[in-house]
Amino acid sequence: MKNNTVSFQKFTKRSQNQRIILDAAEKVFAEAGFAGATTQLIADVANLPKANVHYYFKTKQDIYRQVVYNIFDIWMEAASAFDTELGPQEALSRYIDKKMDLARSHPYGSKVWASEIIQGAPIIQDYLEGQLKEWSKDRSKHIQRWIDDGEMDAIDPEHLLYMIWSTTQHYADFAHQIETLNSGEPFSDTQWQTAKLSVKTIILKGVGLSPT
Amino acid sequence: MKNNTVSFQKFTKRSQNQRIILDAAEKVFAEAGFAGATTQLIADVANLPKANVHYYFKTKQDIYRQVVYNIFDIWMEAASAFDTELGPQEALSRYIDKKMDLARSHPYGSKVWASEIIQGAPIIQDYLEGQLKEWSKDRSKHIQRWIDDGEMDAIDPEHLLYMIWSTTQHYADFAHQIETLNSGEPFSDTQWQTAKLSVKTIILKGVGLSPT
DNA sequence: AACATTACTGACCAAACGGTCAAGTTTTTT
DNA sequence: AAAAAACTTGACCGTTTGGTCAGTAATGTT
Repeated sequence: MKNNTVSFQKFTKRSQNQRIILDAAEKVFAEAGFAGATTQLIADVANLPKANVHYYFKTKQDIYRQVVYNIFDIWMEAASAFDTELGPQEALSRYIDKKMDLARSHPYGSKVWASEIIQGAPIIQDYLEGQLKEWSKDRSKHIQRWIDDGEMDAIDPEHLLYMIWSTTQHYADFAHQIETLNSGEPFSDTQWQTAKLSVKTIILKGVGLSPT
Repeated sequence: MKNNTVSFQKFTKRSQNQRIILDAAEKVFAEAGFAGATTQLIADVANLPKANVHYYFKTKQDIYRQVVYNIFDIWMEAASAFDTELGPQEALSRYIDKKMDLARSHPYGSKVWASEIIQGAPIIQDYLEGQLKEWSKDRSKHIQRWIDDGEMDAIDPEHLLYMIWSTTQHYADFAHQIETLNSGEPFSDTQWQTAKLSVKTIILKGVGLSPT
């Protein structure tokens, strides 16, 4: 039962196969939606028989839940880049950077999240009401303090957050549309840099801060 | 065959029922995605027997296609609010206003569109490559001219457009998330006004224009 | 009134779906 | 080396799905 070759449990057969399945599922859920994602297709992408997928995950919903939880956790970790002690300019700048990086590195997760919210968050409503609400209320308070201290323009903090979320995630969720308008080509490194800079410039200047 | 009571063909039984079905379908597609939307559910929402739905639309895909086309047409009509002859400040301001209004009045359509793009635009790829590309290239050129004339900051025009699209549509697509953060309540009239103003203020000031 | 067209619908069907299971293989523990 | 635990999988099943169709009702035309 125990693994003799390595000392950590991270690389058990179980966790390895679960990761393979979750990675495959993330892609399939993103490209087909929850209902359109068949367990057979997830199995095919994972290169496993369907019955094997069900050996590790009882139901399709269980897989889905795990996929959504994962992307949310990644986002919440990135949210710590919004370090309010750095002051508005650095805090916002770093947060936007981080979110843009995630839009590029985790496009599937972002899409699954978007679809989940669009459909009314049937699975992760508790996360929205808990962690997300707490985090955003806290950051809003800090932004309001900056405003009160005259460090930035008087902008409704929540709308500023929405703008950062929508703009950055747009580059993941609407990547196909952007690609089509970009002659069918995905963004190059320099195009991603331009995107990051454009977003940061407009938002920072837009709230009365000087872009880096 | 011909209708004797009214002179226009707009209000034939056929077109009336098609509209009822399309309205129901828009809602169902938005809330369940293409695969999750069953023809039975569309029929239930439309208050018609399923077979009757199939009398007016041959396949589910036909209904879906029509729904997506409709929202795209509405958006393209709104895009004419981006009247480049008005100058950057008025043109952008009016366009953002219009898009925010549509986010409020057509939330289902926006969601269907978002899901379609997320899943790679299998149905409306031709629209993206045709009308949308043409429109955005044209407006980008005008924005670039404003920049060259020193009327606004040097911002990559396409990223400015993406920012407007993402921010405004976010209020439709992520309405559930926003509602959850707003104590479970949908936006009031004044909250919508604040949203509009915040978006316009940040974007206009962000590109070096003076908000209205 | 006779006819033609359009509108409507319950009953039905083949295909695809999520999920199960028994029978096997491999790996770990003793 | 034997027993136990974990892993693998083809075959199977009840349910749901998009779509059809034959028969009927309503409406418009002559």
